[in-house]
Amino acid sequence: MRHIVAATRTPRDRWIEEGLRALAAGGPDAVRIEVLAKKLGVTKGGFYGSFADRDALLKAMLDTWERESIDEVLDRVEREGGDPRTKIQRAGVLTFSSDRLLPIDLAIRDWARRDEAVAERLRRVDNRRMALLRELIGTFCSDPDEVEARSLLAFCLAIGEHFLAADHGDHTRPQVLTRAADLLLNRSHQDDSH
Amino acid sequence: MRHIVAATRTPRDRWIEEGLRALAAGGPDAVRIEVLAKKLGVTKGGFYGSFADRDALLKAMLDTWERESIDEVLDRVEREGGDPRTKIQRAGVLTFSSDRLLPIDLAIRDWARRDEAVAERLRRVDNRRMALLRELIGTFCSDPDEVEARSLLAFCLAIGEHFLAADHGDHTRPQVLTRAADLLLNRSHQDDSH
DNA sequence: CTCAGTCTATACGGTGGCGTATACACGAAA
DNA sequence: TTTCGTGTATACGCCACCGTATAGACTGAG
Repeated sequence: MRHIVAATRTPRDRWIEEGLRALAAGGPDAVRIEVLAKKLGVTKGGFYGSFADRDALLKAMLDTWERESIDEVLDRVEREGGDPRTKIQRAGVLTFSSDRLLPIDLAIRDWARRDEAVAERLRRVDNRRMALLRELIGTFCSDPDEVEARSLLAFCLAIGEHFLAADHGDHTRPQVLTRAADLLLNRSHQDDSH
Repeated sequence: MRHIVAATRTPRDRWIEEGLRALAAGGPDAVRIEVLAKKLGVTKGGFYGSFADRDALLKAMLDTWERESIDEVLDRVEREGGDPRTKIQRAGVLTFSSDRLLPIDLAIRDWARRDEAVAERLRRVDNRRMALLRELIGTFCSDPDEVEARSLLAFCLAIGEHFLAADHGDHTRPQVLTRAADLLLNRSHQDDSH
């Protein structure tokens, strides 16, 4: 009984990928099967071969995101090594500067406020990220309560920054962010104006 | 020509109020006229007497939110006076602990990422909040760059906290938040464990 | 009471999306 | 070449929602 044939023109992964793109751009409500199909240059006919229904796609999307945004980021941070402060910076860059992962991450955060199952996944992801922050910040800060506070601050800065619309007068956002990071990481600072 | 009669059973405000409730609970996509009507115990018949279309309702909702979340909060903070650190705390409480305003605020932040007009309104609101933070933090921190950084951190903490799912081991979230606020506000701290 | 003005209920057509059913296209195995 | 499994296109019924049209109900003025 060997009849495995007919190369799938549009395998699961393509649907998931396009679904994540839609999620990033318009939130979970924007993940419409027929819209994805059109973007893939296909009708929805084949979709129901790979997925039971729309909900199964959403679950698969979350699986993919969870894996990509944790395992891969943590692996790379560990593999590339370096100074603790450098590692924090790199984890932040890997997670929140990637044009791919960042918007997905933000969309999922909002989604989690309304869907307990999504919140559960987000908790897993955030806990691992916080663990990394704790470990790294612990290398230069001894009070565990303060480590926890600084970790939360760092995480909130990385996330909240993207939900904030305020301007900063003379400064640019990156300038202010750098200065804020310096505060959190206990980096010294000399006034560089005059 | 005086014929103003027939007391509106469901005036604009009721629609706006219910619309904001829906926005808070499910994002802008959840603001469905027929759903609001059902919640108001009415059919959508009268809606189009008060609003041209769904978009007009969304605009009106944003108007209401902008007014409530800025003018009223800032007024109260100014009116009730007190120590700068107390004022910051109170502004935070008024804005982000109100079961009414907080979820609306968060929903609008996510919405703003996808809609430039909403982003513009949010910018107005956030700029005024940042101005308050700057002013208050400036009373105990002289370096303007650092004031800006601390203000951003405080704001990101207040917002980001609600988008974060992480646990804190032995601590509760409020405990960690308090400690983080102490760091930002330069409050001294003595280790109260053992 | 009558009338006009306003709000509301109901019915309608249109659109977009879901999930199913069915028929076609294609490629490896026999 | 035939056959069978797989993936795809198309068509369908269904539902939710939008915005419009229309007719009834209520209310204060005359």
